[in-house]
Amino acid sequence: MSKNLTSRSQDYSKWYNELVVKADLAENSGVRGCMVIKPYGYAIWEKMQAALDQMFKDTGHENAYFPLFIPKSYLSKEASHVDGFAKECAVVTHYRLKNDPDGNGIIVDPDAKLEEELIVRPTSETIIWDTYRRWIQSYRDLPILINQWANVVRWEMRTRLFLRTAEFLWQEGHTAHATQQEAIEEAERMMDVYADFAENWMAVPVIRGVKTASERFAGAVETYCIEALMQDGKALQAGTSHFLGQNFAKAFDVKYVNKEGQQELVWATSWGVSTRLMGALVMTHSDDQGLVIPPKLAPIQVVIVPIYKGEEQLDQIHEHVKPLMQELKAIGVSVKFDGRDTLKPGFKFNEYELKGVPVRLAIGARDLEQGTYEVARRDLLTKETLPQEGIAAHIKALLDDIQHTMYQKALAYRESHITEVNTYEDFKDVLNNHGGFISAHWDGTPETEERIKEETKASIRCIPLDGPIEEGVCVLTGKKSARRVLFAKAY
RNA sequence: CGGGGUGUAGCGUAGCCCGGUUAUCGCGCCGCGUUUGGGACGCGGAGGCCGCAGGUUCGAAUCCUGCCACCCCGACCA
Repeated sequence: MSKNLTSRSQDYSKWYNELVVKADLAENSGVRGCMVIKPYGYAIWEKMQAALDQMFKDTGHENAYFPLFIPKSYLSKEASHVDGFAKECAVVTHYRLKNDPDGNGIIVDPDAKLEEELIVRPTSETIIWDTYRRWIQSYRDLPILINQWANVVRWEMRTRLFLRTAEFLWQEGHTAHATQQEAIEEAERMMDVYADFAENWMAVPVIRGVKTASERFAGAVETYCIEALMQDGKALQAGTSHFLGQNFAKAFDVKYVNKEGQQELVWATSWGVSTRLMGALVMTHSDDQGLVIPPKLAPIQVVIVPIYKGEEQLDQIHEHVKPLMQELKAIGVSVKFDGRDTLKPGFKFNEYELKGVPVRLAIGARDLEQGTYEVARRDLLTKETLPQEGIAAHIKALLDDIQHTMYQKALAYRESHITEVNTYEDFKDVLNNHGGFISAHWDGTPETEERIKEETKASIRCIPLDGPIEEGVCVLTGKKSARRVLFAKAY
């Protein structure tokens, strides 16, 4: 590795640390800037993957896999792409180790130096476009609509658990099109897919928009994004979709012959979301009791905690709940029976609250006698005693209600944290005392954007697509502005 | 890479300034028993190169030097 593996590691806010570590989601692995995703956390990621993968397939995409290592020369072909990633690449320079002749353990064999260094992919545009060149000859070969599930490495100076780790899991879509129009439509379509996923699966409301030139992806002509708001008032970019124009086609010489027999450059998009989404999930919904996982992504949707005296009673309860468990599974509800006999019920209640399990059923001698269950919901921390009759249908409806309620709560929070301001004084006041998004006029220049960022730490998160077009004057310079943009402090 | 801080059992810590019994306490862990409707209790037990390497000293967790690691703030960023 060209950079040594020892100089920096992640940090994360105390709040985040409490929730994630206590919640058994992940822990510092000791490998700097990387994370171990524990089974419960990974189960959530798998549910996210499954849902996204289906959405990609529904929009005509298929999966493929490209190499982890990228020859250094590939990365230098697209100038702005290089600028964007050169400073954060891990580089493989050798291919062999050997015993130290001085007896000090093992060393890199100096004779095993690679002719050309290999870059551990920070993203795969270059190696994929090098491949597409060979795959594309005719307009009949287009479009190519491919997605890859992979890990990537970005040697950030500073990492943050889930939000910015050195290695992270993600998906990256890379598409090639015959026309500009088609590529732009694709980029916008995928932004909409991400927004749909965030809102309907994660229960995280997002704002769709485009990035300013300075916040744009390295090598993109236009970057579309979805921006979410965390409970601490900071914004989080939750997903991006890029219209790449013909930049990569030019750099990698990817041309096709059109119906008229002429050579043309192809048009490109790329789009991705990562394990950062898990950070968004945690930071949007969690409370002081721990995680709150939306039912659609919860690995365990319902947990049954038996309350009993003696093994006999435990068996009795276990037998009693089996038909209900069957019934729940049959209607697509995942359910777990926690029969561990070394832990008290109170301990289990707290444990599942920490893990964010949406619904908890408690059943003891009292319930057996009365034919009831105690049903508790995680999002509101309420509980009620209900008859066993029709309980499965009730739970199904309850899960839907929890999903909906979580979204509405997050939406209400976000709506109360978008503030329109018209003066720079108000801008700074709202930013520091209220947080969230600030909707303000901007004169459209990178200089103004940069100065505001330097002075306030707030950046332009996006130029929202849904907002009204309204003329005004820039909060900083007083120059003319065509529309409001959204500023915020961001992760 | 700059500025600040911290390294003592699996985790969290006391002791360090002012060197001196067997290194403190809590959680967790193991055994036995009693418990079980919101994080149980009693008794017994295991677990430590006090970050690493030198130095000072009769004696170092404690003082000195160097190194390493980690954390916070900044530059970079999904």
